[in-house]
Amino acid sequence: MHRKAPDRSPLLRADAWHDVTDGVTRRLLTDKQRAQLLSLSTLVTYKPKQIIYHAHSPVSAIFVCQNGAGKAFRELRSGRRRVVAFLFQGDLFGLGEHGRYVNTVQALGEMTSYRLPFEPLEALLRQDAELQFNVLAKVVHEVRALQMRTILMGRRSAIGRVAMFLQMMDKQLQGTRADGALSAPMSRTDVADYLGITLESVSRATKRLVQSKIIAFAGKRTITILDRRRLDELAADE
Amino acid sequence: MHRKAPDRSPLLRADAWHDVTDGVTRRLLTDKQRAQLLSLSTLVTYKPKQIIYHAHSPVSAIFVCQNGAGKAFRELRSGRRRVVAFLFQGDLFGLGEHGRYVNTVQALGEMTSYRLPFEPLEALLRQDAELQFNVLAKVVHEVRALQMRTILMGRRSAIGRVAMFLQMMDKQLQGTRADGALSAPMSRTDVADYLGITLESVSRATKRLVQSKIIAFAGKRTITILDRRRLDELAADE
DNA sequence: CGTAGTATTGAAACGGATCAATATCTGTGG
DNA sequence: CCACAGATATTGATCCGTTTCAATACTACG
Repeated sequence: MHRKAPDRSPLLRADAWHDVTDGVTRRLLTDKQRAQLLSLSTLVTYKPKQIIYHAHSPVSAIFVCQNGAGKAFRELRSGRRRVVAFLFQGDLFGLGEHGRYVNTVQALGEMTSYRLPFEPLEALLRQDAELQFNVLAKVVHEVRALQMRTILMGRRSAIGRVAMFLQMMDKQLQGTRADGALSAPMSRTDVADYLGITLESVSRATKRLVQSKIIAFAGKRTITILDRRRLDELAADE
Repeated sequence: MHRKAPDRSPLLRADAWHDVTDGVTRRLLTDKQRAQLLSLSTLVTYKPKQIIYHAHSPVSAIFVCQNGAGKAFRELRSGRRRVVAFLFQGDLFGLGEHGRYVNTVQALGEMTSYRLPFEPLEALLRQDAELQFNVLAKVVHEVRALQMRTILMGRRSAIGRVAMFLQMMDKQLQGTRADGALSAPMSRTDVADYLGITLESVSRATKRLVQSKIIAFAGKRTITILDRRRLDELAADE
């Protein structure tokens, strides 16, 4: 399951890192920096539905998704689940609080991730400001994405939420298929838990989108966006 | 309005910075680091309702709230407002995207903030990994707070959202008054825009809380929590 | 091929949004 | 210091969409 990471890889490559706090142009890591990171990391493969770590377990490493997709979620006391994030290529996960992970992370399909043990990573960041700046930029980007999500979670309409989800998927998975169709790695239930609405509402909302000829399905998880204009309108912040 | 920051200050003091990515104990800045930051910063005072910066204007500086409170919000196309965050002592604000601020920030009452011009701050962070690590920790904490908020925004019940807001205020403003009462700096409308529910729903929810003797009001903005146990139950993630 | 998990569809009820009227607060000028 | 006006907040009635409950259909994996 573990093996040493090969040298050419998207780990911390520029395309995985968005442009920075502000006005700063995007930047690449130096070869040396990338090599340092790679020397710390192992590439780990997870089987579908495999748990990568559990909430409340001690933090041992930080991960960067290399391939496939995963979900980070919490179990609420009511038994409900909230999906905090879907994880795609380049996404960082494994942050914790008081030395414990806060979410449980599970692979959706087959998934490979770089695993960066926490202690040596921290040591490296503490001595290489330039490298750390890349991480900072990444986390700042995460903050913005979460602000956006918070705004969109404030809205009531199920169809708006689903539209927003489809946009996100489209952005994330563009080019997965030649014909413009995208295949979602997660179940309807996962989508519902992510959007904070019920499974039934997701079902009804997607049905309406299909009836309006805004999207089309080929199988349960393969979606084609037919009318991007109207999808954008629905997803727009009310 | 502008004046040079005095030397003793909570700017980036440890108590304003939460414990770090993981397992790392909280740490202080060295005197030298603090001095460096102070040499970059100016302490600025804003009058109630004064706009600190507008969304879409070019990013010039990053701010740390020193005293008072503010709100960061966006105007949606519909004319609605979404309050993205309330800003209290120690909170960092002024992150942007593509060189532009994404939110508008406005002082609620009288407010003072450290203003750190972006360019020199970036240069300093890029050369001092230890200092930057404190910033990273801060931003990571922000990510967690936003994840929490996202979860709570997913819930439907107005009373639950208001309870959660009261908890937040309590945590933020404890010790504002000797008698345990807390005085909120923001209006009902701001609260509604923050929670993503209507003003009317906030009004009705607070009324129910008062009727259940969970909280009490002395004036419109001074709140006493009478029954913390039941408040916690209501605020608990459903 | 069957079974357990996953998804669709329908009917009813609940709760927040909306619209509308009234009340209260805040800050300003007389 | 008071009175007034505009902004802010409360309260009520109705509407609409999502949740909930329940039954049925689908699908994936052994």
